[in-house]
Amino acid sequence: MHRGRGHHRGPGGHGDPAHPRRIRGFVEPALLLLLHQGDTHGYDLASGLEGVGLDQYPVDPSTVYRVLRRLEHRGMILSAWDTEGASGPPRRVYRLTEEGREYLTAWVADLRATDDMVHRFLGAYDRTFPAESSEAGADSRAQYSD
Amino acid sequence: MHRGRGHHRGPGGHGDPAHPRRIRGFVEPALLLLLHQGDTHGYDLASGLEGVGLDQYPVDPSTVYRVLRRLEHRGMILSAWDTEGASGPPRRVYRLTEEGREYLTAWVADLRATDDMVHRFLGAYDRTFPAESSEAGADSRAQYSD
DNA sequence: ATAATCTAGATGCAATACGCACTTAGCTGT
DNA sequence: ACAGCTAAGTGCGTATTGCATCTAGATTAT
Repeated sequence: MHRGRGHHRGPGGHGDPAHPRRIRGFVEPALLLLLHQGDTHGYDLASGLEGVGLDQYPVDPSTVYRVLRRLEHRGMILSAWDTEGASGPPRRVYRLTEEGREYLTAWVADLRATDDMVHRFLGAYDRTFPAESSEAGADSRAQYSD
Repeated sequence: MHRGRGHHRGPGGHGDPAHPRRIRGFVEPALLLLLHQGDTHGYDLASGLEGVGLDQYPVDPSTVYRVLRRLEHRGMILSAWDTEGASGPPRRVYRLTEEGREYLTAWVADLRATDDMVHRFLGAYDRTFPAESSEAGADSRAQYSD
């Protein structure tokens, strides 16, 4: 079990994103918030996600539909088919339940904690950035194969 | 199959959380930041996570080790076994590479965007909260089975 | 000395979260 | 008839994470 390896790929500039640097798990509260603002259907929610902060956070429609399903299954929202007032295929219109409203409240509390977390992170980064040169402190015995 | 998640309900509160209301994907940047502050081994990083904002965000050690592996595989960090200065089993000591430092920088930029996102979310929630009683407005055609 | 405990790293498995590709189906305009 | 838009959904693969469990060296207690 030796660490060898050391073959990093990529044409140097690590143009290879390899995965989105994005925090996940935000779709559910965002949908709850949109439904808190008023009843709508999934397609509209998928577009409306950009309005609650997910501007540079493109969410696939399939994700939206699936999260809505799950929320309904848990009793957080209710749905009904709207065939009358539409110009197009029938829409499934969603509405928050009382439980869903409470759940959103809990989400909001947890997101305030998340907000603190991100703030502390950024604060810690800003504080350690100036000390760029010599932070070898912990261990000078280990030999890296660079 | 049964995960022993705490499915209790608060007094008066009904509604089975069923999953953690937590934003995911934060472990990787947190570890990068800790390594930006100085070289260490995984066990120490696992504890140190609480210092960069993950106080109420308990991260399982296995997650830490796996994220470190992945980061090394991508060339963001390097590891070496430290058998000398330790009091205990050998430690795998990690160090940020230059690529890892750039990657952290990108993460920080994206987390500032995430910060904005969460702020807009909370702002939108606070703005819509006063209208708590009857916002059935959007669609009165649909009939929910309540 | 032997056993319990702490430190350190790791794997197997399951659940969740999500995107991409694709399908179905109704409506509209040419 | 056919293309294009709206709306909802499914199949499948990948990523992230937690829980349980394993290995093994070092320290402490019996």
